Amino acid sequence: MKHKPDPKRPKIGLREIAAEADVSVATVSRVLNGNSHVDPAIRDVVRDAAAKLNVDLSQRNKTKALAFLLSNRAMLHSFHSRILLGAEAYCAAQGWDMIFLSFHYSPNVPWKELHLPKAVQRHDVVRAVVLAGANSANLLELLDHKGIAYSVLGNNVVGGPKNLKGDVVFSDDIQGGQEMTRYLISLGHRNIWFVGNLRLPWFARHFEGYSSAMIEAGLVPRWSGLEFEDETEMGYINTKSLLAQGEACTAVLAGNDQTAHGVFKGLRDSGLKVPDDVSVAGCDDTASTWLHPGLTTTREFPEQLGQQMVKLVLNRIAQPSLAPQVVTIPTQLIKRESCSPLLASKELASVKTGVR
Amino acid sequence: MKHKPDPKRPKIGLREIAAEADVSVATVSRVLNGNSHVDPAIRDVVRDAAAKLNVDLSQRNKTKALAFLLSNRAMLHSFHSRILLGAEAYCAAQGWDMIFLSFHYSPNVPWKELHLPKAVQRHDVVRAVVLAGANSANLLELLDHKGIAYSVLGNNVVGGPKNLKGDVVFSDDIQGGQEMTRYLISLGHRNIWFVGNLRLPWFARHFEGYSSAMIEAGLVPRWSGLEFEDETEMGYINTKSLLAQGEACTAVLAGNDQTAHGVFKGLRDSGLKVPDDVSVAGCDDTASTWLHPGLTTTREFPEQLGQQMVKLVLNRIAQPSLAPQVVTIPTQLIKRESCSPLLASKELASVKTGVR
DNA sequence: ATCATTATAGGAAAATTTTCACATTACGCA
DNA sequence: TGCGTAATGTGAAAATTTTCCTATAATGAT
Repeated sequence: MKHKPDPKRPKIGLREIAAEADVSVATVSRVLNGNSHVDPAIRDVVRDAAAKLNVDLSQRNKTKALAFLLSNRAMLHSFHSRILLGAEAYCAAQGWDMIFLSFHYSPNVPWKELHLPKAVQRHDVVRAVVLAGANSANLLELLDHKGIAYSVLGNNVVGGPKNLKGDVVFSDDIQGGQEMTRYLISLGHRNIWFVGNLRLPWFARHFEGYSSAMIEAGLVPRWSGLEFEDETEMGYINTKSLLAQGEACTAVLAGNDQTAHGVFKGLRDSGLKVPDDVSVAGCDDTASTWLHPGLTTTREFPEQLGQQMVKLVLNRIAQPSLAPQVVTIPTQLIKRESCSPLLASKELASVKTGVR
Repeated sequence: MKHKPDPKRPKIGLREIAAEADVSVATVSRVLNGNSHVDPAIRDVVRDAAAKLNVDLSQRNKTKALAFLLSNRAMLHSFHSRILLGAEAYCAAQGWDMIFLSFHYSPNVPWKELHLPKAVQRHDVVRAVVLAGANSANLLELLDHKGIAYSVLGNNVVGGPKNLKGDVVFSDDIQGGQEMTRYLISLGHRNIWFVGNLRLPWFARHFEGYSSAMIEAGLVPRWSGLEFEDETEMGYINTKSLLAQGEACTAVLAGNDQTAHGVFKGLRDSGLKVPDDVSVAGCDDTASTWLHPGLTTTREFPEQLGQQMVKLVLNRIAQPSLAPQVVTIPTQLIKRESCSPLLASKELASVKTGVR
């Protein structure tokens, strides 16, 4: 029995594309699903043939799943879990599934030697990748070379995301650090220290904002950045070290809330009160619930970041030739009790008690 | 050209099964992938035919993905994100993928009216479900009826998981609550209050342990359980209410760490010190990093819970006829600074300052 | 350089999945 | 009750994916 003979479309299938490209149907099928073992040249021939026949290859592939790759994290802490939820919610709304993968790799291995999780390699399982956690250039290069669509959280790319073919979403923590620093200055503080490991991109960005605001006010940016695995510990040790060296310091800008928690501990251990003796500000608003006194911090919007990453990557699936997209999500200054105006008397007190 | 004619296996394919069951290959394919639209009777005929031919249908299905369903949670907090990571790690080690889904439903809707996420319904996408978050009987019944394999975190099933066909993993918080209560009693406390909303199963279980330990010591279990959405707030309000009513209280057992945090706040607000005036204990060890002083609590092992849930559900996929499996993971008492021995003088102080 | 060995690519055929059309049953509604 | 309409279920055929196998290229040893 015949099918609809030709109402409008001549019913183009793999057979027709194969004929146009002069290969077998099997090969067209392989190209469609990115099933490896296809010569790039042939792949392009097939794609051109499909284009000539006016077939949208991406529409034919029915797998509707993205991978959410949490890179190099033993813990899924609050910030990233909120990114995950934001991403999942948007995916679900668009009818896509999301495969969650935790993935560990070294930033130093050249990209050719990296070994992707198998689900990501299979174009018939996962159509694109959303990268959270801490990433580095080698993985991005690998994805570029393999032609796998992705979007990445720019803040967490070691060395910053440069020359990518993929899409990037930023949280504007440079702006956030700048705004926060201006705020501290407006409270009268002059001896403002930054605490954070500048080798980590998210600290480095925040520091950049801090730095520019300090310079703009004619002040000298200063930071303490002894490196520790645990960020709370890092905040703690750097605070103690800073106090031990007798540095003048009336305010601390911590690279994130977890670090600020360490700063709290360090100050408390040294008999200093927040904010009476030292003002403390954080960044990312993940610890606000827990800390006492309430932490003045820069709120970020992780759910939005997750949603945007998915949005961009779905765009790209629809239009693979799109130029790299970059989106920056603003941040918001949240004032709580951990920062207070610097009074002359207070500065004196601080110097007297905290510093030798 | 012929294939291997018959080295050992007569090369059984869908064609053979179809002949045996006297249906079309298409139907066998549909049964294999649970592609809905197959009459249950025919489905069973096909399965029997396959069994007769000694074919393991579950082996033929190549989709290797589980769904991780986070039920009724707006946030993915620490405890559940650790379950997720534990589950993912074990999945990955076994070569399975995990689809992350957030899902909201009412516990009151009868199961027939619940609407599952579409990925879960498609047997060709997801082979089984791991249930975290807060669940209720209706969803479990629905899965039972649909014949979808699942494992669930028993602690978080409203009303307790009863008469299930699926598998259950428990964290032994009853034991934990009991052990903790005995510890507080051993410190000399007699007026020990439980704070938690007993309608929530995880609080109820913990309370059960508390209760049995109190009774065994000849003491009266007492609790404060005003209900609030936010658990920190719940801890706070109940503490204030308890103090306002002038109850004698030298130790508080909070239903979880987040609640304990609220208790800390409530006590601090009332000018009471932990542990000098009141000892506080938590449960689940999720807030230990944040609180000051360090919270004595019951450590649970969420990564293990996640791993076990996956393990059980993979077992079941391999052997669908297995009797319901139940696993209980023990807990561990962690002593920190928030609990101290009751001294006669201290009890006096507590009564004096805290209670009108 | 020559030959063996291995890895990759791609076609043909087999296996499986999906589509399409039709049969059957369920469901309102006059 | 009977009729139209919708929903479900199925086989046959079409479409697609996968397997199996050969041809060719790449690598390495002598």
